[in-house]
This record gives sequence, structure tokens and C-alpha cells, in this order.
Amino acid sequence: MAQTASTQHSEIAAIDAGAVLDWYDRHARDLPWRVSPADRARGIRPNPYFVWLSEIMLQQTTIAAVRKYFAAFTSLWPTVENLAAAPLDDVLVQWAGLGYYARARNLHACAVAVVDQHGGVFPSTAAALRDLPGIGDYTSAAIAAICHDEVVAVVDGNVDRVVARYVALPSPVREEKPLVRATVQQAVPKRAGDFAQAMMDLGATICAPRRANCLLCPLEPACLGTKTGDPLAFPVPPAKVEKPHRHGHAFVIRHPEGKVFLRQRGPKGMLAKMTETPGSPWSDTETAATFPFAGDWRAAGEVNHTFTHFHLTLTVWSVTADTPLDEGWWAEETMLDREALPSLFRKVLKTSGLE
DNA sequence: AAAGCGGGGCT
DNA sequence: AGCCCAGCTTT
Repeated sequence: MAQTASTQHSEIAAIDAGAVLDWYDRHARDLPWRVSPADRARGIRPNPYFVWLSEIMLQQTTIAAVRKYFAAFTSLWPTVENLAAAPLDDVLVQWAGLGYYARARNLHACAVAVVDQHGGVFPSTAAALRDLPGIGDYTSAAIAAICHDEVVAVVDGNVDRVVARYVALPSPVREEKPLVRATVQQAVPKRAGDFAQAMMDLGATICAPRRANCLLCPLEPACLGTKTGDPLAFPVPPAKVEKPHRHGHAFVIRHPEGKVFLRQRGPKGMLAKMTETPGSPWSDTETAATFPFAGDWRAAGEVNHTFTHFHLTLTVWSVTADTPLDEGWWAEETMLDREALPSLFRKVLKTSGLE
């Protein structure tokens, strides 16, 4: 098919969209929120609510991690109206363990905005989608392309890598976003949704982070990364920063009647509004434990957990008592799945002998 | 422009 | 023990 975009950006290597689509027609991944290229050719359109939900869940996350959450959310809340009507706390319970909890708060705010401001129908253009909570450059483009074939560049981490290799980008991708976007934009065909998903599938299955199966790649003929003999050298990694190590104490208060004391975290910062076991502030140095009340506190072990920008070691202390703290509640030890507990605090409870 | 924000799977 | 993942928001 005609690639007419060559003149204006002669310095940018053209991506052969026809070859990419041909590959996608044969090798598209089958995903719960996706409409296959064959069905799309038959006029079947994806459900924008499912597409949006999957895109939010997939931000900085893997498909393997998302599958169960997507199934649970669509089962509990089949429509955006259902999700908007749910209490935020219920959404946080279902999101617990998936991480980046601002996504869950924005997810709920976005559902409410779609219902209240758009009559329950997701906007159809990337520009309008971009104004909703939790929807940025990538997600707005992805939804508009996948649901409505808007001709926009959909650039996620997969596409960054494919393009960085394709043009043998000598500097970190974050410094060359405009070039990457322009390279994709000039290639977007009429089948924009299939093309967007094809490029991501290509990055996930052929042009993977530590494995490049160039022999099977539709972009191989013009790929400069392959020609260098070492496509895995791209993308060039940014300078890495060392993660500091922080320390703290966690207090597991076990009621004699089979309950454990939990409380809600504050509205800002790490794990905001999520449920936690009581504990000390997290410090750059090791400090002695200051127990919330006198009792037979026993050391249960340590929990090590790594966040995006620091390592954390919590010393876990356990006591059996019926003494509640100022704010919080007693949770049945057999019902902890109903609590909005991040993985860190599930580890704490497990270390104390619960779960 | 840079920093803050989770968690798990793969190598 | 790193690296990376269908990034967004705030400062």
C-alpha cells in the first residue's frame, strides 16, 4: 500500500503499517477486552468501558497481573454506571494488590465523570478523553484508536522499545519522545485500532525487552537495530538511581475472639486511603519500637518490600489483646479478603501467622 | 523537567 | 538482584 508520508519527514524511517497489520491478522493475541481483527473487519466494535478499564489497569502493569482483576471488576460492575454507583471503598478493596492506587481513585472519579458529564457514554475523541481523571496521552489515544479508529499515535512502553530499535535510537527514549511519536504518527493507517494493538503485540511477543525474534518480525527489513547486529542494545537505558532503604515497625493486634485491628491510611502519599495494620512512621534509620500500648509484644519476623523508589524493612510485632486504638476497626481474621490491604500489609499479616 | 507512586514475573 | 511492564499526576 502507498506510504505517502516520506517527504515531509525524510529523516524519519517509515514504518510499514501494511506489513504490521498483515502480521497482526495472523498473530493477534486473544485478550478478554479485545475484539479480534477478523471480528473488527466484520464491523464488531469493542466496548469502550471494557477498553478503558483494561487500559487503566494495564498502566505500568503486566497482562498476567491484570486478568483476574479485570474479570472481577466486569463481573461486579458490568457497566460504567454500575462502577460509578459503587462506593470508592469497594473499588479499593477490589483493586488491592494491583498497585499504584491513585489509578483506582481516578478510575472511580472517571466513571462518575462519564456518568454525570457525558450521559454514561465515553467521549469518542482522544482530546476529550484526555480531560478525564487518570487518562493521559497514552490512554486517551489508545481508547480513541481502539474504539473509534481515530488516527492517532498510540505510544506505550512496548512501542517505545520497538521504535527505539527500529531507528537504533542512540539516547534514552524519554529524551526522544517527539521523535518516537512522529515515527508512529506518520505510519498510522485507517485501521488505527488494529495498528495500535499490533504494535503493542509486536513489542510484547517479538520485540520483547530481553529477546528480539527478528526473523519473525514484519519490521525486520528496514530495522536499523537489527542491522547493528545487537538490537537488544536498544533502547538505551537511562542512568539508574540507587534506592534508599527505609525501616519501620508493624503492630499486629490480635483480639482473642479471632479478630485483628486494622485502620485506614491517610488521604495522601504512599498507599493513600488503603487499609493497613498500625505501625510506626517509616524512617531512613533503624529505630526502636514504640508500642501503642503496654503488653506482651512478640517479634514475629521481618517483612522486606520494594517500592518504586525505596526498599522497606518492617519489623513485625504481634500481641493478643482486646485493646483498640483511637481510629480503626476489628476485622475478622477469616474475612481479610474484604479489606483494601496492599500487598505490603498482607505480607505483615502473613508474617504474624495470619492469612 | 523531575519526582512520586506498587507489585510481580522474568532473566 | 535487577529490569520492566498498555503511565498519570503533582510539584
